[in-house]
Amino acid sequence: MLDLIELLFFAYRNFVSDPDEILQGFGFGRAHHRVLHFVNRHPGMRVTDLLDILRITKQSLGRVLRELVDQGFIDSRAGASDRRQRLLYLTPKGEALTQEFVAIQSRRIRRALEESGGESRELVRRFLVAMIDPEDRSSTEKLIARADQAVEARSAARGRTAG
Amino acid sequence: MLDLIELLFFAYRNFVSDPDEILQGFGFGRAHHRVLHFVNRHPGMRVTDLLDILRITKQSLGRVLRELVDQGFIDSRAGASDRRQRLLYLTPKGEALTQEFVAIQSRRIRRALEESGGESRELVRRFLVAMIDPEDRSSTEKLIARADQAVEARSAARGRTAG
DNA sequence: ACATTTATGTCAGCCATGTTGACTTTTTTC
DNA sequence: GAAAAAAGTCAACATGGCTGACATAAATGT
Repeated sequence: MLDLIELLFFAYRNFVSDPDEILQGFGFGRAHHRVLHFVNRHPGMRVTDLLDILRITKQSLGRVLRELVDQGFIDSRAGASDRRQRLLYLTPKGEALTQEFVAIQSRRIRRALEESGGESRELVRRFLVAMIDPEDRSSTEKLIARADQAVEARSAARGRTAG
Repeated sequence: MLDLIELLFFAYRNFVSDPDEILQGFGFGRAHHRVLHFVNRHPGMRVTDLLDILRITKQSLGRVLRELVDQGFIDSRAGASDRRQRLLYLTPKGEALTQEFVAIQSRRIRRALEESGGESRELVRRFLVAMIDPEDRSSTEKLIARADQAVEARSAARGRTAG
C-alpha cells in the first residue's frame, strides 16, 4: 500500500494547490477556501454547522470569517426564527470566487476520471467514502446529499422564475 | 464533481489523522511524519532529495530534521564518495515508529479497497496518478518505483543472509 | 419574572510549520 | 586557486491551528 499512501499525498497536494494560487491574489489562504466552499454548498448555514464540518475552534474560524465578511465575500444575517443565529450566505462576489475554485478542481477530477476509465467515477466515490472513519460516513454522505438536493431545488426555482 | 471534491477533503483528513494521534505522544507533527516516511522509503537519500520531494525550504526541513536526529529517529552520515552530503537513514527506533504509520494507513486503504470492489486497486491507483500535475507524473511514478525496487532488493538480501 | 442555556463573538497568547534573506563551513569541481 | 555545490544556521515573519477567559443577546425552562 506504500505506493497508494504516497500517491494520495502527491495527488492531494496538487489538488489543493489549484485554489492556493487563486487565493494568493486576495491575500487569503486555505482556511478561507474551505469556508467559502461549504457556505456555497449550504447557503444559510449556521456558524455552528460550519464548525462541526471543519472541526476547528470558534476562534480559528472567527478570524477567517471576519475577513470574508469584512471584504464582502460572505453575508451574515440574523436568523428569522432564532435571532441569536448568524446565517451565512455568499455574496455575488463570494459566489464568483467560489465558482473559480469549483471549476478548477472539477476540471482536475474530471480529467483524472476520464484517464482512468469508464466506470471509475462510482468506484472512486465508493473508495473515498470507505476511506472515511466508519462512524462519520453516514453523516458525511447525508451532508453531501443535502447539499446536492439544495442545488437542484435552487436551479428548479430559477427555471420557474427566470428561465 | 462537488461530491468528490468534498469526499477527497474528508477522506484525506481522516487519512492523515491516523499518524497524527501517534505523533502527539512524541511531541511531533505531520512534518516529522513526512520526513520519516520518505527516509524510510529511500534510505541513504540526500537532504536535497528530500527537499525536492517535500517542496519545502531548507530552513523548514532543518527544524524537524534536527529534532529527529537529536532524538535518535534518524541517522545522518556523511557520503562516502561526496563528503559534503549528509545521507539520511532511519535508526531502529525510527524504523519502528515509521512502521506504525505505514501499518495504520495501509490498514485504512486496504479496508477501503476491499469495500469498493475487486478491481479497485488498479483503478484507484490510476486515478490518483492522473490527479497529479502531468509534468510531475513521470518523476513521481519513477520515485515510487525506485523505492519499491529498493525494498525488494533489501528483502532479497535479508533472505540470503539471515533468512 | 428570573435563572439558565445556547449561539456567537472577541481578547490574549501559544504552537507548528510554512516563508524570505543573509551568511558560514566544508568539500568538490573546473 | 576560484567557483560552485551541499548543508547548516540565525533572524524575522505569516498562516492557521490551539486553550482559556469573558461578553452579549436571545431563547428556554421553572
